[in-house]
Amino acid sequence: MPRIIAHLDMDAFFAAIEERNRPRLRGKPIVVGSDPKGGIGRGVVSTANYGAREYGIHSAMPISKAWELSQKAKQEGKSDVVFLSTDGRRYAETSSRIMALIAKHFDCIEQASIDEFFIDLSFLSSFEEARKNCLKLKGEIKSKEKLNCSIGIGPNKLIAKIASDFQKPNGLTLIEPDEVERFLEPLAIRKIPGIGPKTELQLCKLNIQNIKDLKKLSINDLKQLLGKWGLSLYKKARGEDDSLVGEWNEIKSIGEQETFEKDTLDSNYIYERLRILSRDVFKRFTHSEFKNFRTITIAVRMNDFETKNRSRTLDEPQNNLAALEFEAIKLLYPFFDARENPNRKPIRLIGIRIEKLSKK
DNA sequence: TCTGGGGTCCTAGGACCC
DNA sequence: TCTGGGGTCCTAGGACCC
Repeated sequence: MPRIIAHLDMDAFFAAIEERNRPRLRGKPIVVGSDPKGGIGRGVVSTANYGAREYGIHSAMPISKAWELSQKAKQEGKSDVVFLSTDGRRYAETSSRIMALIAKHFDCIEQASIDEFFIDLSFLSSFEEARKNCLKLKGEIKSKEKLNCSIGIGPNKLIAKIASDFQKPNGLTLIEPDEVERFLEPLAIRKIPGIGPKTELQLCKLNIQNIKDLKKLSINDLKQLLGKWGLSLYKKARGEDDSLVGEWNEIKSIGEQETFEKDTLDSNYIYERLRILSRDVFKRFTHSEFKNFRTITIAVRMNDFETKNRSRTLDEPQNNLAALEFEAIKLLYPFFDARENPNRKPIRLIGIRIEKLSKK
């Protein structure tokens, strides 16, 4: 009995929510992300809607670059790009409503991120039935939330996920088991979740560009090249994936980080920011289901982007802010002298995270 | 172009234990 | 006077995802 799995991915989610909520923005190119501050802002694009993508703007692009492209477009007489800062709370609310809507119809679902969901449709009699159900769901999300999504349907999570990306936006792609091979082979290896820039480059050096090329490597080739991940990649290239649609993802850590407006070595300022981050993390911890934490990790990013993590696991689980701040400050302290920062590099970012969370 | 903020998972060495 | 093997925990770094 083949499984039938769907992956639902919201289209340009953050930008689409903003567009929906502000009728004046309809049809305009929109970029959601950091404040560009007239071209000198730090940060990246979170989501660009399809209008902004026509200007060459895309997610993860430095916001300064996006600003530059918007200015260029303006000079060419194209319409102004609207820059908006991210409103995480609002997006999370919309996400929960969509989750509830899906849960109304289907039992076995998994929220994979703020804008992605897996649904196990194996209980249906055929892929055709799955298509009908998904079209109905798309329509319901459109009418209730005024948002578009793209859905992929396949025999497992991997194929469903790749398929949902295949005809974006507002697409529905169905790949039946006997079509998997023909669907995958021409795709760029980058389409496989888990292959990022580094792995792509490694494989590119071996003249491997699409999934058909990738299949020429033996299990041992891949193991040698990529370790444990090589084995799983061998299976993915063949469209195999046994992972189940799980209902929940256990939280493993809670953390926050901050990039400063200007790189600095001003210890008073940095300690103050660390205290504020500690308090914010602690607040989220107290509102979580967890009672204790045991590991504290700080991150320090230098002006040249070198990033160091320093962590301490306590003998006893803790639950108080004083312990968190105390350990964090102890970890940060050596960055102001030669022990951790011999070249006195200015600091660009600090972060703090708690792990080994327990519910007692 | 100069690179956010929230996370997860894997690797590898060293300590320590039996 | 040369030293095992297995397991677990901790720390640091890095790749990747949205």
